[in-house]
Amino acid sequence: MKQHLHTLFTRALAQLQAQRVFPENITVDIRLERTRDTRHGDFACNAAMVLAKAAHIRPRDLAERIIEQLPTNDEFIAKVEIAGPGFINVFLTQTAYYTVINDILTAQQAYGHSQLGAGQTVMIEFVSANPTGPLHVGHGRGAAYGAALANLLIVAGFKVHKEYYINDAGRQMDILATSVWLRYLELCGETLAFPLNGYQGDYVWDIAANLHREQGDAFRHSAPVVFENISPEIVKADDLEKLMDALIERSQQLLGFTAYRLFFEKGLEIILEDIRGDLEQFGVVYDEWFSESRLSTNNTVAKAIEQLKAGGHTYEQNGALWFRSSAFGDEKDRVVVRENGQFTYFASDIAYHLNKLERGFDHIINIWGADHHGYVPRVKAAITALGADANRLTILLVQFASLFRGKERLPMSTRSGEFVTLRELREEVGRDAARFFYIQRKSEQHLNFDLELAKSQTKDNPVYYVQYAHARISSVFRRLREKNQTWYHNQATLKRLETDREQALLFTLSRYPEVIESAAHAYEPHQLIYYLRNLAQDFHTFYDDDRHIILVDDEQLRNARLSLIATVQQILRNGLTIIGISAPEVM
RNA sequence: GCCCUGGUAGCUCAGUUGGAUGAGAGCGUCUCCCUCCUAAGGAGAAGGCCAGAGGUUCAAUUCCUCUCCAGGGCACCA
Repeated sequence: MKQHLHTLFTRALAQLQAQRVFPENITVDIRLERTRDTRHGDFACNAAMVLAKAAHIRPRDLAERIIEQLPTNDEFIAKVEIAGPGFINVFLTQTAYYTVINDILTAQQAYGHSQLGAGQTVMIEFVSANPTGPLHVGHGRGAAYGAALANLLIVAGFKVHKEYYINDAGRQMDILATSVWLRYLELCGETLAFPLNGYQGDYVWDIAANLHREQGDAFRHSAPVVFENISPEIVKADDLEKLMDALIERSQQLLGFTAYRLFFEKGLEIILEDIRGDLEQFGVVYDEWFSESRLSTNNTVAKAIEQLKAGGHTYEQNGALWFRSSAFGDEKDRVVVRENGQFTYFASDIAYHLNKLERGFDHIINIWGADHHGYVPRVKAAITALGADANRLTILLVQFASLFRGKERLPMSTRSGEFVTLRELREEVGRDAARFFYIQRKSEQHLNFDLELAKSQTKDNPVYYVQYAHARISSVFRRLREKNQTWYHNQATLKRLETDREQALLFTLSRYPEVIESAAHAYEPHQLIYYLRNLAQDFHTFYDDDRHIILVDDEQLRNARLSLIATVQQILRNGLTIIGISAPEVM
């Protein structure tokens, strides 16, 4: 509908431009907005006020000229009037609303799809947690948000590629492998001081136990030997990272390449399988799992750094190779090759982004935890230095989620292994509630996730509120069958929908395509959540109004109301599906 | 110190690509509503100097600057 009006206004203004009412070199960007007050009609256009200056005409007079150019016999426009400082208010006809019902019932699950994306490709990378432990509730938010955003973009006409980047090549993975080995040694009967900065979680024991079952004591070394060259002073000096590095080196030395890789791969494999299964059960699936190690295998990192070097964007200092990112807006330069010859994490990140660019996506979206925001300028700098347009990359930051049980805040600390996993969260509150709560808030807002509320089965809980509206409608249709009545849709009957409650529903329904476009454009699935709550509320209000029993004896009225609620149900289902929540028939 | 993100009703949060006499929702509080398709629901009331101060213009909660408050980030870690 909005689209339709937009076309009419564009045409009207083009005609005025042709008549030299205002200069031709002015770009006319028509903005049609929903009015806040129904007395101002359905849509308002402020073009007259915006263009008044350029046209040297008073806003209200210009509005007059614009209206003259609008068709007078459009079946969707009831009237057009000028108001306030020069707003052009458009009032829609009932036919316009009835058409919405027809359209929804015809298009069904495809209703609300838009051409905003025009087939452009988008790669969206999200979660990408290090495979060093199970996903926690913070990752859950990124997962829910990323998946919903991907669905939203698909519906808005983009071709979407969802990707998980597996950080399986860095030092963290070595820490994991070493942690597993140390636990394994303990299972062999060794007594040792497990490093405080190793991975403490129980899952490390599980992996070690798995290996111990398969391999027995084959890789046992005595604890004193393992810690032989590792001076206690290091620990005393509290330099835990140095201790860790020494232990990693020691385990590689004692185990040899093949055996070390066994521990490394086992940990990776088990954890990755856990993550993958966890996400799948959360309803989050990917098109591709992209492994970081693939980059080093293919020398992509080296090539990317070479490319920077060739472009003259690097220099050597203190034995390290630096990327001059400050020349592209970063606050300081960054090391890409360390003194010891190893690439930094940033270096492989540059390579990964180069790889993304080379795959030719029109848009690249990264969803990161807000704590990574400091990386945004350097990654964009790298893209620019590599000769690409940094605007192709959009980095969306998601704030962390704090868990509450009622008033009590639950502690979260990843390193110590003291955290609530996504799996535990799902088991406690269920997938639907988890996804709803995650997406309910704007992503850059801190999220307080109340487990009690998410579990409650009352109207306090917005998940149930929306789902219940859907189930209630199913229930009406079940009742219809029980009474051996049938429903057929006929637009002619819709004029029987004349109460305020019914009109309110028609109005809310008509906004759906606009909400989809707006939410997709702003990358804000929470807009859709708010809309669905709104629609559910309008429905419950309608449903509970005692004058509005749906299955009335009057066949025409009954069919009209059934058409109306069938439409509501379709939109609820479409919206819930985008967010990744089920639409139950019974509750 | 520098850089991000927020600061809207008692609580949790929408809204703002600047708009039209009174700024919205849910929860909580207070009043009501099941002989009726699920009350996992509905109707109504109270509740606000949109953190503060300046500026930009026809118009600012929305844009700019400064201040205050909260959270996060500032590694040859990932």
